Amino acid sequence: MGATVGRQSTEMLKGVLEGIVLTLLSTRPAYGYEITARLRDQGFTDLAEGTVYALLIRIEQRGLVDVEKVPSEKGPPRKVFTLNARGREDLTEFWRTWSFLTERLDQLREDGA
Amino acid sequence: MGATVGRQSTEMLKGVLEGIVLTLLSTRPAYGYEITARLRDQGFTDLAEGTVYALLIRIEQRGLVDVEKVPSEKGPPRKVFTLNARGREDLTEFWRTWSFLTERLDQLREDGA
DNA sequence: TACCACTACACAGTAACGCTGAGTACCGGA
DNA sequence: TCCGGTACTCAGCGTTACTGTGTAGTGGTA
Repeated sequence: MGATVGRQSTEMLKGVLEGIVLTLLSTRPAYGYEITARLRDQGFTDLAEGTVYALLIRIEQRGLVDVEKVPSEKGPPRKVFTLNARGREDLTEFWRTWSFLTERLDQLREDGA
Repeated sequence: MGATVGRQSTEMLKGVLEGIVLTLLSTRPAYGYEITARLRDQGFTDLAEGTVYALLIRIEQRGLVDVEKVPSEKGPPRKVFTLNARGREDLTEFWRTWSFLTERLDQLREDGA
């Protein structure tokens, strides 16, 4: 991530990245290339393209998104992903787990160190 | 985690659990069984014993902790882990990555949804 | 004495996920 | 004609948490 890529960042992204993408999709539909670009702009500079596409395939197979092929003026057709009801449930679940973790860590940060 | 174990929680723990354990060790030395018990008390009710021991072996092999065998009155000898200088560096790095993630997610939470 | 619960750790095998690296294909401009 | 930007796919790898099992020491109890 940024200049500091490190083993840690990669491991910590696991599961979180899915929540991030679902959150992005909750604002409006998007396609892979666009999502990758947006995330890189927002600080995930070293995010691999393949990682995003693989993630999108996973959430599609789990039925969290609806997919539509849309022609592009600039290249091959785009696969536009739209968050559906199942996806919104999953997203709620994500935020619940995320809140749990932040609470635990905030507390640890106070006690320890 | 808690009643809802789920795939998500498991994936989100990756990398984070190491930071949690290092933070615990930054307050005082501890041994595996104790760490597992403390984490379970603090809400990680479904945390597997094997997970913690495997993690401890990893951070020992990376040289983040010093290890000492201490006899126990209640069972086999304990392996007491103490955070060393390298471990404290790693912990700092962890908090840096964690802060980055929380900032990104806080912002997403505002914009999206 | 035999058994059981609790303490304490180790280890092999599995699933999930992000990364690497390569490939395919379409478009426009130099 | 070739190059860069757009857009997606895929095989293979490393890391991590989980599952399940095994080993072993202690104390209590029937």
